[in-house]
Amino acid sequence: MFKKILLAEDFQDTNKGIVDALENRFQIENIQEELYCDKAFNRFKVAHAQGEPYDLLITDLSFKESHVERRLTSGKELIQAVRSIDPDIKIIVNSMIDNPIEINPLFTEFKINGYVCKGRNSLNELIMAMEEVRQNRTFVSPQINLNSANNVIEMDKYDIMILKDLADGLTKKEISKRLKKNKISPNSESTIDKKISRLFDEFGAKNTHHLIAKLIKQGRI
Amino acid sequence: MFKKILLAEDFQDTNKGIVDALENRFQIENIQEELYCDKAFNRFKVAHAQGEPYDLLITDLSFKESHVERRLTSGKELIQAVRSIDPDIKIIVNSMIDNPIEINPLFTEFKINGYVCKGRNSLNELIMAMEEVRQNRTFVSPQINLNSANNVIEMDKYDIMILKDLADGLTKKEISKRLKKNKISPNSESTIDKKISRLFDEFGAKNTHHLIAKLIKQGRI
DNA sequence: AAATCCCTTACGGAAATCTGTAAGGGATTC
DNA sequence: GAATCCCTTACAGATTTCCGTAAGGGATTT
Repeated sequence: MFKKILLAEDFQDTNKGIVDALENRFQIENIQEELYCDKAFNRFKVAHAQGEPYDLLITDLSFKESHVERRLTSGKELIQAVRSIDPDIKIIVNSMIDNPIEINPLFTEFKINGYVCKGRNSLNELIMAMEEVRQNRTFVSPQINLNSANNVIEMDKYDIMILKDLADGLTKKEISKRLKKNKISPNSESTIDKKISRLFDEFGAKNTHHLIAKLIKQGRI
Repeated sequence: MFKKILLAEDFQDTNKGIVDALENRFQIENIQEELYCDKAFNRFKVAHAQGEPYDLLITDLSFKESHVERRLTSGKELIQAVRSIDPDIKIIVNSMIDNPIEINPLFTEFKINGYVCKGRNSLNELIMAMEEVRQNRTFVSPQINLNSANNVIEMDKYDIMILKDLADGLTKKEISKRLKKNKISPNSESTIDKKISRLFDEFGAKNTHHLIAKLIKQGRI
């Protein structure tokens, strides 16, 4: 089993629960817990530089803000930073997010090895994940259906930019002006109109209020 | 210290962290953990009926859905059910919510005794909360400023109902019709117009898109 | 080269939003 | 009782949204 584990999780109770479980279950020699991404990354760097690298990172995705100034503010950033230094370290994400759209890129872009969704069985799942990952397999909590991410309507950055502007209270005329000023094309009011209308159909929205409300609730804009 | 504690928390890792901490810190004789509100409530009822009631309930607010059919689906409902049977049991809420607007009513309406906000120090805070509550005082995590809830713009149920309708894509005309059908007054298109316009000013919103976006992001609708 | 497809843009009309004015009614104040 | 305040409602005009039609241009297909 893994010998040297780094745990990044900002909730004290969750953190303790995981540490206790792993120590009881696996008799891990060396498990280091951190409440901040930055501190976790520092530990990782030092260990790597000293030739005694961690062989597993377990990390949450969202970390609370705090009075401490932070450079890395999310698990995603931590993973990216860690991966840029060590392409081989195994990474398991332990988070409450259950949206395949957000989880999928973690595997494809950041090459994580396992995803455990916090819930009523997540400690057991974390242990399963560790066993799978140890044998160079991936693990995803069974309640997550990554395939459903394929059914999802695609929106490109342009669409999202316009929707954010709308949510910020700009009219289509104002958005058109802004795009022209910033030399972003296409930028006619008519095209913006069409883009939004297409999204109405795709998301089953009755009007702009409805569309914006849906997308914000889904965490897409 | 408390002798008989009931813990309702659906995340396995958090649950375990709390149980371990309390057992180490206080040598509680009897701490019962549950992952579901319904199961927690059943335990509570049985204990109460047998004349051996719990003297502290620690509960989360949000519980994940599951395949198991659930009657109580949130910590709020659990608290309400418990309070209706036992007005004396001490209740400490342990949740990640940090919005005073949502926390305040728990004290005023449901007479909870303590509120711990999940975070980097929340196990320690939970222990402090237990000591305070034990002495019939209340406890709130220091980072929560309940006073700031007073500065907040008030919206009554009527306002929120209309805003939710708008977010669901209804036009003002449709909302007016619906109110008339349900014999809710006032219900003229004009009054609805005025209500929304007032909220534009209060929330600094440029138009309805903007207002809805702001309020959903704030978790108010 | 012609046909086709897709994207951008313009335009127009119906509906909805936004804003201001004004009238009526109930409650409170003087 | 008169004056005042606040809430509800009606109405009207300017702006914006929504949706359909249509023209032009670039890329691909036939």
